[in-house]
Amino acid sequence: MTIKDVAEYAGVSVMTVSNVLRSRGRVSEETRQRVLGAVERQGYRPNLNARALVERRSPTLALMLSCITNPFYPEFALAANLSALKHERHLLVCNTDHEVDRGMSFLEQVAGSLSDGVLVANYSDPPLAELRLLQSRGIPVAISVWELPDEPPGVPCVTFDAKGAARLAVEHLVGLGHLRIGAVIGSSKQGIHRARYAGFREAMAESKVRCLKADERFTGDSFDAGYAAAKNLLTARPDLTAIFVSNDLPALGVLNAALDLGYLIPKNLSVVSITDIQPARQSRPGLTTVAIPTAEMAEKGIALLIELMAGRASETTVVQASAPKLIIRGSTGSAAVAQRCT
Amino acid sequence: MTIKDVAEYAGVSVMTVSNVLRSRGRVSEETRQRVLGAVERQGYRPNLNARALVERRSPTLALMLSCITNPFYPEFALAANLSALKHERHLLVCNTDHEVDRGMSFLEQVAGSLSDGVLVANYSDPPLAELRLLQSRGIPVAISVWELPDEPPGVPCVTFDAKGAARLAVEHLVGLGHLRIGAVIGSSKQGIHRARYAGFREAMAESKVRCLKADERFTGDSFDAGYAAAKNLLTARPDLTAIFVSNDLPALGVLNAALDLGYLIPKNLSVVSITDIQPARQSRPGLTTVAIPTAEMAEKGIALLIELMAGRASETTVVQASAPKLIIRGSTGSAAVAQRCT
DNA sequence: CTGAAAGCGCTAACAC
DNA sequence: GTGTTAGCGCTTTCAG
Repeated sequence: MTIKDVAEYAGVSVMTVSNVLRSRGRVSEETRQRVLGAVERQGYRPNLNARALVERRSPTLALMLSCITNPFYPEFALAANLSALKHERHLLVCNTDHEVDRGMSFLEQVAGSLSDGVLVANYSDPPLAELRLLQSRGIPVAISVWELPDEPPGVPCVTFDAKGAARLAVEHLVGLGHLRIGAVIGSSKQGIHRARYAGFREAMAESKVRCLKADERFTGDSFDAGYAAAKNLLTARPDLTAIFVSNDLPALGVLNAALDLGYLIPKNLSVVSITDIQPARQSRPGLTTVAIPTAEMAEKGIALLIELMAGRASETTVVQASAPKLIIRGSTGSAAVAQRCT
Repeated sequence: MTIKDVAEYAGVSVMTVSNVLRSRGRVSEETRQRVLGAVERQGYRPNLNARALVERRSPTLALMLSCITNPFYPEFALAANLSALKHERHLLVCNTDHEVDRGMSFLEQVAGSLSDGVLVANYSDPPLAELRLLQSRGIPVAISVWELPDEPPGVPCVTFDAKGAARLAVEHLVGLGHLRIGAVIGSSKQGIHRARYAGFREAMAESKVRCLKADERFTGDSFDAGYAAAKNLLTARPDLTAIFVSNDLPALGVLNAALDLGYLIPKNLSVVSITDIQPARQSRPGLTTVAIPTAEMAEKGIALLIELMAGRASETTVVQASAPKLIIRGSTGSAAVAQRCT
């Protein structure tokens, strides 16, 4: 079933069918109806591959992310999908699962071919060299959730103030009177959470609160990693009254570890983190966290890709997302009565 | 940059380049290397749209689901993506967000055109009529996570024993000595969880445990819906010692509602459900649940699509997934000491 | 082992 | 308003 069949069936030329289907050119209402009727009766659907080939424009965009089961990504993907739909694009999703090769081969095959452009939402290290290469070939590429506004990646990106988010979290703890604050960072010191860590250090220094290197743990960006790191940290430093965690997912692990160790939260220990994923409000107690504009960054990432294709954005474009906001739930409280429950 | 450019650069015909790139035909090692060198130096990537057009075969499959932020779906999508990759296919994801129209327009546009086939993982009602229509046009279509092995949908599907899963859950409660068991169902009585509900009723009837209609609540398949339903149920029936929930997500809401009402779990109330999504083991207490073979169903769904395209499966193919398994965590306990904590 | 011709299904550009 | 021609980038077919 091709456009030619429909044209013959309707007694018109293929061009007329094409025009009717895309609302282009001028077609009399009568032939329009005849064509539409033929399309309907034959159950004709245009071949989007053929259309993409001749239009040099694919109806899809690609989204690359590192771990779809991390609740942050579904929330991001939801908004990205919605935004793509607004621009009449479908979304090809590649879950790299932290495997660099998978991301690479996806980019090589899909970018600029099956999909017009690629949005990389890699929390963990994006393959910058490859992205710049694609870009140099004229393929629209953008990064969303870029955490280092001062270090642009050489690829257009959407950033947010990760350092400021961490500062908000720490200031909240300090405001509650906490004096012995530990940190669980969901990456290596130089890893993806380095801006959040920097914000933590800055705010701690300014507040004059004691902050020993021994009170810090660097680990992975997962529930289990946070759980293990917190057990280790709290065992070594039972005098801590609060823990800053760089991300919600490990923070939920921290919460559970503390409860397993017999802490009452927030009575004996406060926990604060960054992101505000859905599970943060479903835990017990609810997780106090600094919300980042996830949906906004997804939408702006897609929009950036569209702008790029229209020539209205360049390699150095940096889109700033809204400021993070503190969301106070049950996991933080006054330091006054903080003490280990034994 | 087209295959023609590369051919000229390498001093061969386009056909030789095509053959080298796809490891087809016979090409001498020397020309092969020359072609590969040219491809490398020019940074050439084949246009997959053009290839798809002439091969009448797209390198993508489509996955349709209803709510990507429901943790079940990312887990499903992860496995589906992996399975698709094994078959050298990329995955186009459509999140219908429970909007029927969005699913429809996705199917109409993408199925059989951008993607060769469609896997529908709609927990909630799949658009069966539309799927059958596509199927009748020769487009491979399959449903995964079909819950009614006895009522095949007229489209090839992957099923699991939902009724048996519910029975396992109830038998677990009965085995613990519970006599007053309530139910929170994450759909309407005739909705998507009807097989689970039927299993609940059957097992209850066999066990001779008291089961009043007043002890049942039908609600939505979300955390909040489960929370609200449980508050309502427990307020009306404070004598219940256990609740069967048809799905983990609302069960987590039930857990929270009970805790908010002052119940100790599992001391005063046991909660059991079905699925075993990741958050089930991260809650406090951990959620006792009947695990269903999510990843297996995703993999088999994709495999079914592939079989369909190869003509090795038909409209009536029903693939049975492994049996559900009870996973005992902290949310269920002996009924002996069950009583309301006031 | 390599190449030339034909055409996948569609649309841009231009005729009528 | 509508039709004709050319060709998107690639692979299939078949000739050398």
